[in-house]
Amino acid sequence: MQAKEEDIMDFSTNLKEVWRLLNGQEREIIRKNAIIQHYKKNQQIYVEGDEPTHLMCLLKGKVKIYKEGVGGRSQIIRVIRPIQYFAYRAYFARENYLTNAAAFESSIVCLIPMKVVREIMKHNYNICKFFIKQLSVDLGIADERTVNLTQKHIRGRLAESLVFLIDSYGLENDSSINIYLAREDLASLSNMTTSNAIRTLSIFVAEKVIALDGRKIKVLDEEKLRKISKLG
Amino acid sequence: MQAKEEDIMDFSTNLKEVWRLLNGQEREIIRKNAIIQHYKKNQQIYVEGDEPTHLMCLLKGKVKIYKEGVGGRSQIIRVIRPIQYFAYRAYFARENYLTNAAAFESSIVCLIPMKVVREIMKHNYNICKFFIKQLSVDLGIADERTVNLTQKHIRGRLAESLVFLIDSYGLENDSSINIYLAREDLASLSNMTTSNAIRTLSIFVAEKVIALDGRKIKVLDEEKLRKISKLG
DNA sequence: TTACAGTTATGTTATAAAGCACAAAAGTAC
DNA sequence: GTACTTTTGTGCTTTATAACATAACTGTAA
Repeated sequence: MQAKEEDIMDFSTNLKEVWRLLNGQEREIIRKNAIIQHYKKNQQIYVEGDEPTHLMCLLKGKVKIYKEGVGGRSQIIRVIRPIQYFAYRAYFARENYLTNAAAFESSIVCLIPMKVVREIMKHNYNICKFFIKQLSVDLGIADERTVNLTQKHIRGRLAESLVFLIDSYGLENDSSINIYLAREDLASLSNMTTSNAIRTLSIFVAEKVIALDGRKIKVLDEEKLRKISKLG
Repeated sequence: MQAKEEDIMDFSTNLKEVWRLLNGQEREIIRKNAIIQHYKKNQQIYVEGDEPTHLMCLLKGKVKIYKEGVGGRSQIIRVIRPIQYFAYRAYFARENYLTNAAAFESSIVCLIPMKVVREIMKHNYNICKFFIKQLSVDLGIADERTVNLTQKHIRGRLAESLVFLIDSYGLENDSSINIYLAREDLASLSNMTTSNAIRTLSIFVAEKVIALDGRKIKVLDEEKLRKISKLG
């Protein structure tokens, strides 16, 4: 379906960062070509091997980018929050997708044809700069992550994932993390088995770093959590 | 020192990929501002925390990009071969360097002030496209690497590193890998201890996958090596 | 309600890889 | 040449974490 007017309005007001880099004509082109898609909880958005055709912007919800490793064990590479752009790396690298994307929860995504984006980039240096900055930041995070996931022990890796979730999705008023993940997802974010994620969470509870209520994780001692993440 | 004429000539003939994207005026600006630096074996090129000021292009030699992890254990993130550009990520991300760079062997690097590069990028879409492509490819490699280093076992990781070195630096006529690394570097490329790198190399010798002569690694069965890398 | 699938929790065992010790070999300085 | 440092190689021990087994809990559908 073509984008509804209110969705686009929402899009254009929230997406100031990119939107203000565009002139009237460019905005009009995007308005005409943008598509809004709804995804249900756990629904796939794209799959490894797919050909990338659209730039995606998460308007609402939460999305995971992940890879299937050897032996079916999956690894969450990064998470997307509103309003973030994603799904452009493969197109720019002239590759098919190397990752999968799926919705953690019911989500709304705005799709813009990559061809349209490319045409605008040709004449708009600021949009190029935007993607260069994003890619550069993401590459830095990926390098950091490689070292952390390989060199830190379980405690450090889980603590880091929790800090990462706090930084990505924030804390509610009661200081619980604003996302409800299955233990399995927490494990594949931290590069460990589900059992060990559960076990280590219990240890953190015993140490009064966090408190658990089902999938709700309440952060009791953020400083200590960050310390474990850094040193452990 | 300013770039010597023959270095620049060498630079301009070899670097066709980027050079042909520039017009006469742009080339002149780069010629005026480029600097040639020589680095000895094991010499640092930049250090984590440094402010990035120059785009670097490796003209001759071999360079490693690495990170110091927890407990001083270092991790090689990627390797650079002539003619490849590097050291631009941090500048584009508006960060200081998150990694270190050092010469594996005696190397020559061309440095171009980032401010100059940025000015050219403003009016030259093709140069933007070049960096976007590079960053996108590197980000894909980094994601792939994260999963491989965390999920594969020692044999698979070492085999992968050897394949990676073959693909990066090629094989000589006698099918030995065209780079001489200390076992320690091989280990930090494969995310394992030096002992385990040595041990696993011995096993590969026993299995007639490779033959060793000091630091020279002769590939006897490349197909099997790639198989171990993929499955192990 | 009951039945059932999926998730969470926890204890036990197995194993891959790190850590350590030490010897041999190679490279480097004097 | 000899002395000394660094790198390589190998065996043994320890440890972190995966794998496995099983139970409790949770949500959902009939």
